[in-house]
Amino acid sequence: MKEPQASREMTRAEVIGLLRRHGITPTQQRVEIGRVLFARTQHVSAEDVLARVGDQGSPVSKATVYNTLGLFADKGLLREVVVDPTRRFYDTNLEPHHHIYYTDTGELQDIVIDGLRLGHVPQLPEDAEVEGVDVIIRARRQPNR
Amino acid sequence: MKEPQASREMTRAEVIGLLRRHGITPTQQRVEIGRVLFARTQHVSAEDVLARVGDQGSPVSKATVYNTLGLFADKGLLREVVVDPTRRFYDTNLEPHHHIYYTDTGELQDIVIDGLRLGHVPQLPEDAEVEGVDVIIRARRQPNR
DNA sequence: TTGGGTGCAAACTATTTGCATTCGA
DNA sequence: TCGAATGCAAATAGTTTGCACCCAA
Repeated sequence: MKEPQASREMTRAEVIGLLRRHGITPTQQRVEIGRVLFARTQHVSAEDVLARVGDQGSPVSKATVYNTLGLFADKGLLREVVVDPTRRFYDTNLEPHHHIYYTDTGELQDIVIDGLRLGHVPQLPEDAEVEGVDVIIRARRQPNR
Repeated sequence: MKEPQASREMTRAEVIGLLRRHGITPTQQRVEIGRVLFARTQHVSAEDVLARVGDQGSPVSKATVYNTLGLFADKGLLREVVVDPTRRFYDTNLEPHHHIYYTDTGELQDIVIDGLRLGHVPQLPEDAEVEGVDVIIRARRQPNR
């Protein structure tokens, strides 16, 4: 289930294969969005994607960008990161990892925390199923405010 | 700096004292909102607060609820919890703790994780200042979907 | 009294939805 | 061909803002 996190732009054919393997019909717009997304490991908002697909290649509507990001996240091609109540971020890095969020700059960084250990979690009901654990370190670059 | 987390409704006078100690001018509406909030440990959205101050006591406008929640959070009377991209939650529990978020029910629960240890975090720049660490366990009550 | 606080409505932002059109298989 | 996907605009939800009035100190 591990997908290549290419550091170069993927070809259209590669994106199409990637989408197919995840049960997603590869349409023009989705492939276009996929090329922008999977060119490298990154964190994007819908706004980012919208701006970049407008630049290079054919334009994609706002609604389609939103729908596509949601679809990709559902199908496991993206991980949604909830750090900012005002907008959604999506992470193309699917490896287990956590995040540093710089509250002053809005910058989001991946980190791997070696020593993270979740000890006993007694309050979890037996029938509950854990979907994931998010760890977010909130920091600021400038001291004070 | 530790404040009493009363399990009973605070009197108006107690709320006024609490606000004053945090440098907040105690106005009628703020005291009203404070009584709703600090009656017990809880997680609330602006909508929750709006509904409850409408029920008991004098009505408070939507704008004032939003402004007041933001102010209380700034002044350290509430902790903002970012778990849901669609709305902000505020936690009256100021003790260090983490959260379980049930994605299917929208329920938010406090937990204390004994064994949580953040190991080496090499990627943090030296000049960066950590504001806090959020740990959110995403779970669902119903198996599967 | 007087500057901060409030109420109301309007503005705003991010996201979602409805529906006619277009496109992939 | 035919149902799924798209584009557009309008709708929605949560939150913020502008401004005249009001009240806590």
